[in-house]
Amino acid sequence: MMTTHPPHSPHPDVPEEINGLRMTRQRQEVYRFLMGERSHPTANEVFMRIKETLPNVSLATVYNCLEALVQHHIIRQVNFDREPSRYCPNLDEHGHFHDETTGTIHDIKFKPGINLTDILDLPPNTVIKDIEITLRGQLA
Amino acid sequence: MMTTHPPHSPHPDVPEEINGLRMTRQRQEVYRFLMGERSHPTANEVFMRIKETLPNVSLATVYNCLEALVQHHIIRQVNFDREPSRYCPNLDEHGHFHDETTGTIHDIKFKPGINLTDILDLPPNTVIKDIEITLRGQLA
DNA sequence: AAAATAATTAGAATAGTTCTTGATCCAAAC
DNA sequence: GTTTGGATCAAGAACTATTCTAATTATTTT
Repeated sequence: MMTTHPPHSPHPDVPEEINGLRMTRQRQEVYRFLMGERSHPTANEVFMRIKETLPNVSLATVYNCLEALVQHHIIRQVNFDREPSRYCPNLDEHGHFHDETTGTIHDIKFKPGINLTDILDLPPNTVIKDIEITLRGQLA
Repeated sequence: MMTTHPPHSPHPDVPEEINGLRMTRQRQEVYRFLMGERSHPTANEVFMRIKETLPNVSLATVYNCLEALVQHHIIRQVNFDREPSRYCPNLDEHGHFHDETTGTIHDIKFKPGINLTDILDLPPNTVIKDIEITLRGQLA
């Protein structure tokens, strides 16, 4: 049986707060859409999609939501060269492969037991806040 | 003793052609400046610097030169998130560390014997054209 | 030297993103 | 329940790095 929930929160499967970020209606829609996507959509793609259920949403709000979600470590922002930013719901440490023939992006896991900082020649006492690995090529 | 050289080529230490790219006066200045820099300058920083010796140079030309040098594998273009592109004369495979406190960028070598593709869980027969590793943090 | 090609310049155009402003919503205090 | 204050939102303007366009200049080829 379904429990009721406040009108601003039409998605019982999305909590009202994540990592200290209040999940407003718009943030919920952005979050919910991203969680079901493995295609690393751009802000504009998110915008066009959630407009279907939230016709009055603005692109600026989508940018605001994405930024809030990124800053609260709920999603990740991914950049390829100077292309539009893309957004990724996978929080595990991983890289991204950009397939030039199809234009698609695939998550790349590290082989088991690999610690990235083990292979980099870093000065001691370095505080690493973020690592980004991107590959470009073709999936034959 | 110094040998003479044509007026378009005031730098005997820069060849007239690199990797099949004709080194015009503007390209030479861009190239020469970059080779002496470890700071990964932006296009605008290159522009401001070579304007001192080539007062009529335009920013568009600097972009053209940088693009030509990149496409002929003479320099590398490096991107951090959506910040302005930076340019790097180091062609060895390496990563980049972006120090948040100073804003400076440092080349990061891999530990000896490390082959990056060995540690990534890639599908077989993948053609990799480019790998980019960027770290963000603080050099304590 | 003439013709063809490539490079350069200046400024306009583009595109993704951010900013501004005013309205609206929400939570907590009263 | 109202009020108050801060957060969020919408619409569109503004910003900025980069690319494009058109006209000029430089270089190479014929």
